[in-house]
Amino acid sequence: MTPQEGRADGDFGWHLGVLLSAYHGSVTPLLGELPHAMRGYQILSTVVHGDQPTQAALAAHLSIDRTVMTYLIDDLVKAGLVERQLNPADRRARKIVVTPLGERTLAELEQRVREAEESLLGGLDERQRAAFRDLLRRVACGLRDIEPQADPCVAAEHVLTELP
Amino acid sequence: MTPQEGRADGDFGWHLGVLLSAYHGSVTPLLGELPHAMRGYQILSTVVHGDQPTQAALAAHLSIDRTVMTYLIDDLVKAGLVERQLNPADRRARKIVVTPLGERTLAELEQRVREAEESLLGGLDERQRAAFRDLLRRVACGLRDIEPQADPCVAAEHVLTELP
DNA sequence: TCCAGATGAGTTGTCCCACAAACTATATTC
DNA sequence: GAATATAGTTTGTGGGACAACTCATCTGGA
Repeated sequence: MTPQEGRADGDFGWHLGVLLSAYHGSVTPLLGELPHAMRGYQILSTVVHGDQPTQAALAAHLSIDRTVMTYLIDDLVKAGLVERQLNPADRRARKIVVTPLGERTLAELEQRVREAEESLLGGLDERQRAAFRDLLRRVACGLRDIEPQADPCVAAEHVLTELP
Repeated sequence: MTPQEGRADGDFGWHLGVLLSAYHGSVTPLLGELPHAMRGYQILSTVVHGDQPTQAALAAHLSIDRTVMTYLIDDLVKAGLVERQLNPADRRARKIVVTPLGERTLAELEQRVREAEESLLGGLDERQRAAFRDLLRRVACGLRDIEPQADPCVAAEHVLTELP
């Protein structure tokens, strides 16, 4: 059993790759004309929900190179989805803010993306899905030294902590 | 609570991105001179453990374009880690097989990668880690229509299925 | 049997993207 | 107020992804 055991979790990287590639493949077509597809979506989503003070912070949050971020934002601006807001307190900085069009667009897209995500996790039952999302969130937050903020979706937590 | 709830799992894509980017960042430096770093590692690992009959099957398994696979394999061959084995039964096909050097190399690297993975999941306790790996495996296997083969590591399964 | 289409693999060419380096403008520190 | 650091942009370049094409071989039917 030792050889199996050694191999049992050896595909972690592959599992991750499969999931990400499926995520990409299933979300991208939903985004239509959105500039830069998934990147654009993540930026838009972070701008709306994330409240990053500067373009650099936004880039760091998404692990996007800051020189790349420039033209990603450029294209979102051209599409009328976000704006660069000058900061009077630090005139180097630009805060990226959403436009009404951007807000409406994101709301629409989030719905579709959410459905696609659910269908990706179709191999799990509802409780398992919640647990997976929760664990993934913890891992990601841990990696970024973010407190995994208390969350309404704590079913998974109970599942995993209240055991003999 | 509805607005929170709607947002609660909305960062799924971001969580995934964070994890993958951390995985990449922490594994890549461990691979040293291995050609094509993570791609090379995944290929080598699949060649050894996966038993794919052809180069095309290997490519499909890893979601790598087959024209790209050609030069990835080329470089692994140059490094003496794998070989293209002609198949007498189908002379178009080439089966990629590992060399002794490749086998030793992979064994060494797998150890390091495994440690890096564990440290990535450092935010979780042992049971949570097992559960996460297990759920991820199910999701990935589900996405590929593979039976998530009965696995020695079933602790997570118990945690998630035997509940009131 | 032989042709048509399918499949495995490799080659070539092109385009896009990531990354480095350099530059401007502003802020901070000593 | 000079030196250094930071926000953002521009430009140039190399590499990788993908499409289109070629070649060899296999397979299934007329």
